[in-house]
Amino acid sequence: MTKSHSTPTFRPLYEQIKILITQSLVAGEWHPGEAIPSELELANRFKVSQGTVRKAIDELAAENILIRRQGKGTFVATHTEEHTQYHFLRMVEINGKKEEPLNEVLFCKRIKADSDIADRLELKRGSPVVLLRRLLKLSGEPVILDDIWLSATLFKGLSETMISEFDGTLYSLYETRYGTRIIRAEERIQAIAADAPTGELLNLAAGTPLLDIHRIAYTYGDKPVELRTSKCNTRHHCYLNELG
Amino acid sequence: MTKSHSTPTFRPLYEQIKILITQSLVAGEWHPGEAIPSELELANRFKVSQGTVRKAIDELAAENILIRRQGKGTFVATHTEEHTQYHFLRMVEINGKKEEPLNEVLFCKRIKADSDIADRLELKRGSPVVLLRRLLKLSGEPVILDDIWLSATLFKGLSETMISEFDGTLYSLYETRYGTRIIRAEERIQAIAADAPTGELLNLAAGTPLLDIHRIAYTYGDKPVELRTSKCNTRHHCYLNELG
DNA sequence: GAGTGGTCTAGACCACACC
DNA sequence: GTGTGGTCTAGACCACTCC
Repeated sequence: MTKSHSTPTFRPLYEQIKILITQSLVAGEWHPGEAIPSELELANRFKVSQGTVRKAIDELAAENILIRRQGKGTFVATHTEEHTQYHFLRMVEINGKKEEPLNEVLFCKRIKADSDIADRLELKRGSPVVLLRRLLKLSGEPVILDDIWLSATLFKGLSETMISEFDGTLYSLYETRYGTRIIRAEERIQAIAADAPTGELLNLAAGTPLLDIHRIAYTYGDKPVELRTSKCNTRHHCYLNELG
Repeated sequence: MTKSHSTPTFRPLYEQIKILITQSLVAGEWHPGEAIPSELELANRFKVSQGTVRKAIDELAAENILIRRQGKGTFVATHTEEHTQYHFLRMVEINGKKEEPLNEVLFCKRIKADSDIADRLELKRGSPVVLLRRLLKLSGEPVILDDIWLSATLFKGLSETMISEFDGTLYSLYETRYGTRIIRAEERIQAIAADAPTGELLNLAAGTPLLDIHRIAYTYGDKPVELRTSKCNTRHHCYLNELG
């Protein structure tokens, strides 16, 4: 590790360390849920002080990419654990309580990406994609209807039975079965009226106002890997958001 | 500053410094937009090392309470500046562009808090509150209808003309006129159908689906100071949210 | 040049988990 | 006890801003 201090394009050392650590994550050197080497080991490997490694890890922890546990080590974040598993689920009961969702897959089929889907997933037009439709039930009531698009190349062999038999969230499946960890997402929300088929699936009259959420989810390096539209019944639930 | 290391209730020094700095902010020792003393000065004042002050300020900066500017100093964050002024406005054009909103106050009157409003604002039932209704126009079109509740004691003398004559956002007015800085907020979003009067104000047919957003906004120390419901037309705009 | 925040280091010691 | 992350310190030097 060479310091680039006082060069024209100044990059702090700890940012370079961040990049190196991220590269190891992308390369799969450490898998979700596993411990990465201790700060001292990484400091030796990269030939920097512990404090510099520390700052790099601090930032990755702030981005929910790593998780620090005092006395135990630093771990690759995962959607599998209790605490983080519904990190991306914003729909809660109106009183604010998070409910364990029940997942029902309606279908899972292969299609060709139209230009819009291809653009957003950064694929070539006509590339094979998986289109997955599912219903999420909260407190026994169908609340969220999801349509999900994924690259069929990246998620080879994804099927209805595979999802149904998997114990955990979809993002947990992505990372355990395909090594793709979702680290952030962007959502655009609008209000729409339920059309007849959507109303039927959500057990609502056609015309009922729904939240229509368009999500793009990204893995390491801001690579988009999942497209999703969610239609949400807000009769007994709401989208909860913290602004800081 | 005494170290509480090795006491049964362990609190890191930098957290104590954070609290002291926050107290000075609440007390109005430094006003929004002003510089606070340098790290070295604060270190001397609190009898700790610069590094400890640094960590405290780092966290306050991460919470958007302070703003660091290399070579210039550390400043109290404000809603007045270009960069931060629409920090809490999530409605954007569908393509993602933030539009400068145009503010039209419909009324501003004194009422008594019912038990619900009083609870949420942590006031006594029947306390005087200001109810403010306004319309926000984005790209010339009425998009957001806000009803806003504030303690009339805290925001004494708030009036329609005062708001109309003020050059800046509402949160900027709160902090420059009343010394109350909003630091975070919580929003709950549902989809509803426009009723007739709302439809008229937003220039829509009754029954059109709208976003219905309930916001509670907090100042230092998690004290709720503003209640707000927004009805949003999502014909050409959407609520944009980053999940991390 | 002086003053500010930003980076990096080295070392001491504390808190926590596991054995 | 050993090893891990967490805190605190002191000091050197860099980058940026303003004079």
